[in-house]
Amino acid sequence: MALAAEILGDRWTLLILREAFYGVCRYDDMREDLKAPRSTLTDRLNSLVARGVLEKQPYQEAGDRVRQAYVLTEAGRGLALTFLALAQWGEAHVTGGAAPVWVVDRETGAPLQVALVDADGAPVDPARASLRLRG
Amino acid sequence: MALAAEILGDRWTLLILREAFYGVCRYDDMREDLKAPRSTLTDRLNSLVARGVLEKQPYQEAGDRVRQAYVLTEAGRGLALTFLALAQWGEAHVTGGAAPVWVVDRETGAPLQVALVDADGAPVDPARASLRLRG
DNA sequence: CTATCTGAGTTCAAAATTGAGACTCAGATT
DNA sequence: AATCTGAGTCTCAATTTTGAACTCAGATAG
Repeated sequence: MALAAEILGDRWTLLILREAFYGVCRYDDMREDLKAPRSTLTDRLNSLVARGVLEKQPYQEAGDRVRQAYVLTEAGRGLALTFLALAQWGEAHVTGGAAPVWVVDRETGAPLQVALVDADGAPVDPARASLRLRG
Repeated sequence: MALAAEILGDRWTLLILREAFYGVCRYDDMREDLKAPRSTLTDRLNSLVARGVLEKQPYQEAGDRVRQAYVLTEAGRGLALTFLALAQWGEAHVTGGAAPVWVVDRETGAPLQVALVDADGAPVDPARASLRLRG
């Protein structure tokens, strides 16, 4: 988990990834949403690309030159569960927060939850979980 | 999620919480494990206490004076899912990492997984999840 | 009673990182 | 030819982080 911590353990990186999950993928849109300094934003985007969490994808808008979009890679999309768990936690435990938010199925609107389950899909109390070395 | 990001979006804070989940709760033990500078460690521990994620608990060892232990609060323990999801991600996507690790039931040893489920406990693809404002 | 040890800090200067804003650059538009 | 725009780079002041040294209080040793 040490390397994972290096990736998530940074304010701007975390916020950039949240933007990415919301579908924002252009430099200037992120900069405006986050009010991040340009140099920091550039730096974090590059790190995320270097670590394979985001990738640059060329795109072209009508009558404009080609530009790069930053989109989540397969690995990056894998962080969805972590973010959802974090959102769920913020919702439940961070008092007096901003907009309360809910995890739902984007198509049916049904409420969803991040949970710990065993091999049969039965829910397990997170307090029972333990990290075990493999092998 | 903005405030949650403020809490997790810091290298040392993240590592301190991981220690706490492993059961490490003494200043000097954390300092040694993490090789964190004293002033930074003190600062982060205080923030975590101020935000109600950790709390100080006095403890006394035989023939020694009373000292403070830093233990997870109820809210802090709520972050377990987030950390497990992150560990699971690191395991799956961070290549060439250190010790590969597995989430298991601490009593039965059965493998566990962090998953997104609907109200009936049926698994749902995280890509279907969306954050919706409540109300 | 004085000296010493230990965990848990505080203080301080040097080094690294961040932030705000100005500047650059390439292609599209007027 | 002049202007606009997205996506940066550059610069430098302000903030944060580091690491090392110092402090403090109570326990223990001599």
